[in-house]
Amino acid sequence: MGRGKIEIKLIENQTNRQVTYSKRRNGIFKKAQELTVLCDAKVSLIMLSNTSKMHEYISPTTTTKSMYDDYQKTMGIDLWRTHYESMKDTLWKLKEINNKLRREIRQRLGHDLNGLSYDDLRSLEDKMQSSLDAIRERKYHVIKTQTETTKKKVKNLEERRGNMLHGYFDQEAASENPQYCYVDNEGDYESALVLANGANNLYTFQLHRNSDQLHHPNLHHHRGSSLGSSITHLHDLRLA
Amino acid sequence: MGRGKIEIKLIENQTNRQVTYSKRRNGIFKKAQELTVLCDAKVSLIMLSNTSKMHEYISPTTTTKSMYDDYQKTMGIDLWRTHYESMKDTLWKLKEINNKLRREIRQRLGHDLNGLSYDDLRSLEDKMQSSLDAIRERKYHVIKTQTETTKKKVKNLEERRGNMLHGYFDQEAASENPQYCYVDNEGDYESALVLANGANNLYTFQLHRNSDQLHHPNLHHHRGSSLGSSITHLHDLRLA
DNA sequence: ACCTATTCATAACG
DNA sequence: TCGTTATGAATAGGT
Repeated sequence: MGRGKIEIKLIENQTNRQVTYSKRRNGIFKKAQELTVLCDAKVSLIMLSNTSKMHEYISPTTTTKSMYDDYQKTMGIDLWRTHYESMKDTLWKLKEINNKLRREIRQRLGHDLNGLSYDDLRSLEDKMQSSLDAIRERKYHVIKTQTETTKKKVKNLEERRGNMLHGYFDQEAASENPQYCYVDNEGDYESALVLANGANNLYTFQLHRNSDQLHHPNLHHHRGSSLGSSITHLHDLRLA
Repeated sequence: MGRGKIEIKLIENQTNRQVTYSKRRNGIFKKAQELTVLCDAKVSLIMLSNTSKMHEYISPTTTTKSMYDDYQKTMGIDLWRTHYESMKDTLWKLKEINNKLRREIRQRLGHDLNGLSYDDLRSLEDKMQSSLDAIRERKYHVIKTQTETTKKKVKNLEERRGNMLHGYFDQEAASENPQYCYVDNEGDYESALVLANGANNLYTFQLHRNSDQLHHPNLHHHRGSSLGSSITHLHDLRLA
């Protein structure tokens, strides 16, 4: 209906789509209203445009909340409650895990050891020892890296200073303080020491992820799939 | 549209009304579906006939619950939602805490140390060392206690054995093997050994769990009151 | 359910 | 966004 037939598929042109949306929206609202009056029906109609503007029609004899309450009653199991329950469940589990983690940490801190057997303690001790080793190794790695960086920086500075002095002497012609040209890398002693000290380094890391969702059984909707012919596969749902 | 124009008012004839209801209902469903496709919109449509039959259409890209949630968000009201939101909030915070605890544990395990500075590592090392000391102390305490308990048990047994032997000798009158009376705490050798050995025992335990999951401005509300002419008096409602 | 005359919704254009 | 209009879609009433 219109100056030409159109295919029922997404209208690519943004403006056109917008226009069509608002026209057809009003069309549907009008029809909803007519149905309400003609047939003494109750209609709740909520529409959300692709620009996230929301519009609703609700029959004057009812309210949106009431309609959705009825809807839930009809559905028997209600979506909200289900969702709510599963949420509560998740929350409880999370709290449990949380407590376990806390306990573990406390034990690793050396507290709350009273409940542990000798074997538990031995095992904990070993784990702690190896963790401590890992931390020490990492520490040495860090300081080694830092040291090398510093060394390079110093070397670089020395070079530049050398060049500057060189240029200076060239310019000034004088024969002065030759030791400056040879000053050193005395600044490196410290680094060298540390370097000699810490040697081995290995370390590990690890990732984790997960996700859930939920599902509902006894619900019959019209999924917008029956395009060409009919949308007549409706499920009649009676109020309890 | 039809063989004759009809007034938009309640259809008195029951049958006729029923027929019109089902025809128009399907018409609206079809239009809702078309709108969904043409304009990439989301529609939630619930209809309740005067005979209490319920029908719904929901766009395939969403769910009734989600639409109603959005609706409520837009409306800004709803107690249920408040509860729900605060719950979601708590859940999220718990997850956060959980992750922090996990990270801490991992670091204490000697993993994921890459982000830590030298000072961090030093402090971590110290903490670990003192924790380790605490664990070792506790371990020694436990083994000492155990050893003493064992010792007492053994002593007790020896005593009873001694008594028995004594009784036996008394009864049998003979003068035999006095060394049996002094046999003593040989049963403690084992414990002492373990104590001396003290450091090689290994097993691990560990916990793991995880789980993850989940605005707009204006609502345009049609009340079915503007009968005769147009349904264009929309109310724009903005969120505070 | 089906049919079809008729009214209505709306696509394209201004 | 609004109005116009040719055209196809929806449907009232009858079978």
